[in-house]
Amino acid sequence: MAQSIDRRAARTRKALQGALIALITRKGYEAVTVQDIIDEADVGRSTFYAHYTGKDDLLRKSFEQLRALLVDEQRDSADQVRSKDALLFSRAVFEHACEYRHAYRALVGSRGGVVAANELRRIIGDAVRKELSPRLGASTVPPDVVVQFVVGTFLTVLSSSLRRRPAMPPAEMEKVFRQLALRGIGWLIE
Amino acid sequence: MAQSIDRRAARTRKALQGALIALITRKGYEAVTVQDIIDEADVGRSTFYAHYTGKDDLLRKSFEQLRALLVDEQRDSADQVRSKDALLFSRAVFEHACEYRHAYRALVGSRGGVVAANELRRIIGDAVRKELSPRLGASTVPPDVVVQFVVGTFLTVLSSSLRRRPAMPPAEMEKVFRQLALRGIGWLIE
DNA sequence: TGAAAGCCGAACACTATGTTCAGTATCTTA
DNA sequence: TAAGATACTGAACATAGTGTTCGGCTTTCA
Repeated sequence: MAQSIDRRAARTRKALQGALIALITRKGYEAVTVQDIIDEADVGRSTFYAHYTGKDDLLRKSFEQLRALLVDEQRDSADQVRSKDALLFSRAVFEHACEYRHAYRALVGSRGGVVAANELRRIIGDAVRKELSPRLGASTVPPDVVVQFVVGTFLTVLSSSLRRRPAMPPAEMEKVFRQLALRGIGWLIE
Repeated sequence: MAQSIDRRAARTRKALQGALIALITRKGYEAVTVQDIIDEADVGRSTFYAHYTGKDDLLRKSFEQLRALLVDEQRDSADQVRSKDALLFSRAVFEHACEYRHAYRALVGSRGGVVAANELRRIIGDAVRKELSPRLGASTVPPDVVVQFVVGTFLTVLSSSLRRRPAMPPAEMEKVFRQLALRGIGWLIE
């Protein structure tokens, strides 16, 4: 079974990632220090730096899980490429976000959120590009701008939704997202 | 003429804001320290803190200029509320951005860019809300999400455009922005 | 079971932040 | 134009976080 990682190392990493998420939901990414993390995870300082180069690195690597999820999702639904159901990658992420609701809310929008947001941008950007690039006819709008637009819309809907009370279910998020991304707001202005 | 500010204070602030912009374009917001700023501006450390609470504060206050611009712009064009020309506030900002092109590019997208981006978000959000709120009929999409969507789209177009070579003229930016915001991407997918 | 890999934790050097204060320069206005 | 108010200087200090190093201990793997 492929070179499995040392059990201790795995434990440590899981502890650190868990600690980070816990701390983020508790006080926001910005306010979290490396010291907090290793205290919470009960791990030595030098150990931390043996695994990650810093706070940001830890955060970025904690997104691996999500990326894997997305790749799967996209592979599974690769065959049903109907014209009507574009952008269906979004569902998986919305669900992931609702599961880690508190952490996401603390991340998206806050200052350190940029690191997270950028990571999400990359991950989602890849998904969008893969799905969209073969379907974009010639247009005045450059393709990369289109991709960025879709990603931006996605993140907007995500963070707006997470802020709302009562919580918006993933299905609703997806609907709003697709309406905005596909049709803009022209149709709902009088 | 209203209580004009002390000439020395004005000088100092201008120097600090100028220094910040210069440094941002030179090495990016993140890398700039307070020490850098006061060296560049040739101002005492304590003086800096007498005016601003820190780097972020200085950045935020440096956007005052832009806000004033936008408010003017919007007042001027308040009468021509035709249905066809929505979102025309954008032009002024795109032009401002092209003027401070280098600074904007260093800001939007970089990590510290969040502070700037958030500030831009607030400023533009106000403008959008003012223009849009009376024109939004009942809809499944919550109004504040709509506003955030428009703002997000704006920022996406802005940063994508600034990254492009050769430079995209403000008029072009505006066109792309309005197409995406008003009509989404449904129409350009086959 | 023994070598390899991982972990501990204290100590250290470094960088940046934000405050304080006594002395000096500049402005305002009467 | 002089006096009082206001602003600036610059060095010293306290605080806080970062990232590295290293000798000694523990766990894992084969």
